[in-house]
Amino acid sequence: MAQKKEYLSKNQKIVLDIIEKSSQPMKAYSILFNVQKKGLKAPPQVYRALDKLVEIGKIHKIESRNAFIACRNSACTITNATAFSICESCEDVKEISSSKLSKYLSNFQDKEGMKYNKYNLEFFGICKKCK
Amino acid sequence: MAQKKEYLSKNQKIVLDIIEKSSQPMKAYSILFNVQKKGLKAPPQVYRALDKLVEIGKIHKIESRNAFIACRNSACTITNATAFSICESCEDVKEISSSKLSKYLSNFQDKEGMKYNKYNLEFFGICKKCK
DNA sequence: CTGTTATTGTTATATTATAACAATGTAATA
DNA sequence: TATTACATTGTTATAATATAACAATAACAG
Ligand SMILES: [Zn+2]
Ligand SMILES: [Zn+2]
Ligand SMILES: [Zn+2]
Ligand SMILES: [Zn+2]
Repeated sequence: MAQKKEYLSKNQKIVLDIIEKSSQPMKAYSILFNVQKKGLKAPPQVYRALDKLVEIGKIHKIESRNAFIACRNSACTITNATAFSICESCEDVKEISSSKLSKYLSNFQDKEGMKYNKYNLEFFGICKKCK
Repeated sequence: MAQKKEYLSKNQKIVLDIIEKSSQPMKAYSILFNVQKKGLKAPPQVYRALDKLVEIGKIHKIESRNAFIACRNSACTITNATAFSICESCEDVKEISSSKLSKYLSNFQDKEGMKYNKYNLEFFGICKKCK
């Protein structure tokens, strides 16, 4: 389920390429700046590509930071179950791939027995380097 | 730890009051519109109040929606451990108060044994009414 | 080729959030 | 009281994030 689509469009490839080259989340307008030499001139071109890439699970949005990071979680077959650790000091972000965690959360039911088809979890703390 | 402060300032009270009267998350500019009759005219006045109210745990930000909801989780002594269920159809949002869930997540350690002092979890699905 | 759909290019604008600085209020204390 | 320190407020302007709308082009199945 990680990949719902085999081929990416030109703009989607360009945007994904930039994001994959970065080890850290990138902001939309920083992506825009970086792809201008490739001919993408306006925000909608970037945002459309971002939307699609998020949809097919190639990238994830870090909601608390309004930034986008490439998915490197090869075990991340469930694109709609994401977890990240975020350092509040250096802003380093890592995708967490714990099958135990994802099982626990995917099976979570609220008081009324409702189950969810999607979740996003963001952990915050101070990373090793910053300690 | 839910309340770090006994008294709220005038603007903080006004903003909190509006949010508490709403059963659902409110957007900052909708709050602004609603408090203009009370004399708060400009965005910074609202955003400052929001920042403080989030900090002391009176409200939470729903990151995926850029909206703010009052904390009604009386058991929510840990303001920095938040979980919500969000209906993707009607946008209904509920704060989840499950001590089991919060214990599990507060104790979660990543591969390198790192623990976190804060998390935010957002579940997505279709609520009962919308089914 | 023809109709259909996805993608792209483009301009303008909407929405969310903060910088910067002056003015005022509040409270402890010299 | 006068003095200081600090939090809060008011205000203007602007930054940062994201989408609407529509025309043009490309991709592709029938
Ligand atoms: Zn992933
Ligand atoms: Zn760090
Ligand atoms: Zn709460
Ligand atoms: Zn619903």
